[in-house]
Amino acid sequence: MARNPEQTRQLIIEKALPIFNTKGYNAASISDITSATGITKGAIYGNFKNKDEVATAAFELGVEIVATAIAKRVRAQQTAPDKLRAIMDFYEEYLKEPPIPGGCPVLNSSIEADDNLPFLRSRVIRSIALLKDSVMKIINRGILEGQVKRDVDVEEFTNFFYSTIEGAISVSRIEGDTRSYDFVKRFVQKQINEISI
Amino acid sequence: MARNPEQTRQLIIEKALPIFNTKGYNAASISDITSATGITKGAIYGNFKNKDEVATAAFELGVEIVATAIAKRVRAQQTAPDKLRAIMDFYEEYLKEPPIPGGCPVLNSSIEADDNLPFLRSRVIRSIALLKDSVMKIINRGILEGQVKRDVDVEEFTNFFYSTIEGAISVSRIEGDTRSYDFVKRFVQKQINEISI
DNA sequence: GTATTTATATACCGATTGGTATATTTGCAT
DNA sequence: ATGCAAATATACCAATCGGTATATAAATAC
Repeated sequence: MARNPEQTRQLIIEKALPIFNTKGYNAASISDITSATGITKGAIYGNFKNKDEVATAAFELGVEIVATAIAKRVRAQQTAPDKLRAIMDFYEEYLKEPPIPGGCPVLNSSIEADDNLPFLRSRVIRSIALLKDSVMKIINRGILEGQVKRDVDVEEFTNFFYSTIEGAISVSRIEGDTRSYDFVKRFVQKQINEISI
Repeated sequence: MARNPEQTRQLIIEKALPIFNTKGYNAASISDITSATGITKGAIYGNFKNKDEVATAAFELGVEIVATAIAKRVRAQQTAPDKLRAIMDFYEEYLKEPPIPGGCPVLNSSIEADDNLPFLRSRVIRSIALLKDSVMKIINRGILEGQVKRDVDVEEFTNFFYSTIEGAISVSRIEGDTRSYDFVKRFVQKQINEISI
């Protein structure tokens, strides 16, 4: 087998991510990962202290994938309203063609970690703060650049924006249908128009 | 021990509900339930075919608790806008003093069931449909009674309303702080005002 | 080329899992 | 009171869990 530890570590994380994201931390087993990677338990525990560390690394990769994909879309747009719309579009495509099987890793981990997985909880909190912060920066800059109304409550709108999207994703995913997301998207679009100049 | 099978069955369900709701289906074990109830494995498997059936019954109880508590609040209000506000208030108190430990059973089960627990998935879908339907009925009646604007897209608003609340709950719960929910609540209140006459 | 270190594979551990087979107890009908 | 059926308790099962100790194989240093 490959003798590059950095490479095996990466392989483990990449294969573990969809497993944790679909099955959840508890249901995902180390042997699931050995099966998916073709790598043995010895190699996993040679590169990670325990299951928690594998899950942590996988979660961080998941967040990175989501965050960079969003950042790319956002950068491609010029104005704040368009940037917000791009985020909505991103999650719509996320539903239709998931880059990571199993839904949004932030939301999934959020539900599973809140009461049970303290080692994950803090990271989930940080990731949410990061995502919210990027939304707030978009709106604030939009205000400065005269694309967004000055009297908008930025934190309020951001929390609405983020919570609504996450909620809509969870509903659409369980329903197995993007219909609910589409409704919500239309509503959010209107709200974006409402705060735009 | 008690010889009333209906009573033991009820005891099992009641004690199983908070366990499943906090730990999740996979992490919750039968022995967790025997510990919580003081009832043995034999009694559990005498009253339920398997773990799935216990989880199903617990979920249905959870939905019933939430749905009847909401219905009570809604009935206490006269107009559609007030009924919607009552639902928002209900979930706020739900966060502060959870009637069921572990968060909203519908949301929790939604995340865990979507990819892994087909026996639960259909029930989650039905429960969401039920909750959405009650919101739609409120709005539609509000239109008929002249409390809500006629041009409101009822299905769109309902999906927004439900998704936003569920999203806000998950965010506030992981953050361990009602701050985010409060922001979202304020926003939703404004939207309720917006569609009110 | 050989010794040494590092990385991976294998074999094993106790604990726990969901579930079952059997023993025991309880309540009820007679 | 007693026999019977129903309900609960106990004892056990194979499978799997996360994790570790050890064996093997590969790369590096000399």
